Amino acid sequence: MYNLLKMLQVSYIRENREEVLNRLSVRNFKQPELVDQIIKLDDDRRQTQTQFDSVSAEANAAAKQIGDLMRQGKKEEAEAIKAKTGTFKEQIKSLGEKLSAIEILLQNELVLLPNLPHSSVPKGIGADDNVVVLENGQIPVLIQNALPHWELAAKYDIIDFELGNKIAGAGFPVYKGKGAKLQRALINFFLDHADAAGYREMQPPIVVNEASGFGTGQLPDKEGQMYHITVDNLYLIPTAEVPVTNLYRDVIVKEEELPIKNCAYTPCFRREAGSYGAHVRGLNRLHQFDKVEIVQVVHPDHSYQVLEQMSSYVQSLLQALELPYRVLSLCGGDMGFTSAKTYDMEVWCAAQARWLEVSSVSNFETYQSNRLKLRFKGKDGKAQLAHTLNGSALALPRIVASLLENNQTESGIRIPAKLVPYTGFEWIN
RNA sequence: GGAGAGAUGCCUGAGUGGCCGAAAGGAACAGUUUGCUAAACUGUCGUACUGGCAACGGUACCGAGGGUUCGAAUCCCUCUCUCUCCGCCA
Repeated sequence: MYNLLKMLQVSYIRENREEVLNRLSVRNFKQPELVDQIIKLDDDRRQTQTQFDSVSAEANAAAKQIGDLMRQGKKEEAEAIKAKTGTFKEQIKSLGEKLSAIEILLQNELVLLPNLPHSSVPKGIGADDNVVVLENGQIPVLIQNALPHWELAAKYDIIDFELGNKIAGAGFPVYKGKGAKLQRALINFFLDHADAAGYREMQPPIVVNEASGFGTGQLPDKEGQMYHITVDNLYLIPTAEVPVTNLYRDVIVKEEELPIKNCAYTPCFRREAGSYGAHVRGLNRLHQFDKVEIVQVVHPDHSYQVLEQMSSYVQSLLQALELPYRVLSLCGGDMGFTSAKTYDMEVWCAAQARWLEVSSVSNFETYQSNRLKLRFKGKDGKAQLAHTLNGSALALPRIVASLLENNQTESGIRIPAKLVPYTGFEWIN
């Protein structure tokens, strides 16, 4: 009953009503009336809590008195007080029930509030309103009769979508030969770079329990997006963000331990219910894919600086792979529910002639840490919520798609120089 | 899968109905003192909600939820999780 899981902190909403409304409008949030409903419910909650507390205090005092009298052998006096305690019990029960009911209502409304966008986030409703922050790299000129990656994959027999269909289903490709080696090479390439950038490698479980799904915000909002193992009530992770961030659930770290920088390679599983068609062909969207994720837990004063660092870091990977990319600052309406600010990195897929998202780097400020109860304690001894950030660094399939398409030549597909030490071959042919 | 044990504060760990928000030890922090990589002593040392300008109070929390009782960490029920042994197995 007291384990209220808040999304935004109610106290913050109370004290900054106008600002909350303004910032939600940047997201084009459709239910601003929720804010006032929440404040109203919180008023009720406080009032009820106060009543509950004072009746409990009386009851506690009476119980204590009875105990004292009994010990002194004054049985009659004790019985007299005892007779009066019945009403406390009833009141405590009904006030307690009322309090729980209000808290559930409050909770239900609170989970509907998304994070507040940072002041630098552009206003907007969808992908068209995202702002291109920068573009980098050469758009390649392709050979005649250039092929999209799914045809290249078949031509060189390195990724087999049909076989995956047979043994699992659509969206579960089988990587073969140099295709499989390329996967392994990219994973190691990304992990080594993350390590060099100070991220500590973790190897977490790829299934998580309900509490973890809730901690990072996948539950209850995105329940249908995750594969659910119902017999054991576990979820296949949609990203390493879930297990790695949940490492710090219910944790109070010391201020000097910040920043915490972790990275992890995991397969990721997404049901992607309802998506089909040309845009999700080949590697463009899969049910299972590989990704290296970077996660940071930082002091609130530094989180935006860290966001920029993480963005630069991800870009450095794309540069090393010689891939043309652009960075988008997502508009309010296109940002994830839990994010305060997000950069998307997109690579150019030359044969498809389109940009594909390969990374999303976000600052969640206290939104996740509030759910996780992830706090840090400074010299003053006060615990306060830390900021969390994460980003893909990187997701493999679209990197592979882009590498195949952009680097195709008459004589095969060229592997970028910095990746060759990892693949052990320079060409796929 | 079968059998058993357990879940207490940062950690170890005591506590079987009131004097327990909780002993003790350790860790950590602050101070004193001696002092060359350290020790000794003293103090502080859970979280959340809530009242108050504050000082300082109130309430809740001993895995979760319910019950018994004037009163529950302690008794009862349900659930979850962990550990040990056996079985199976990478």
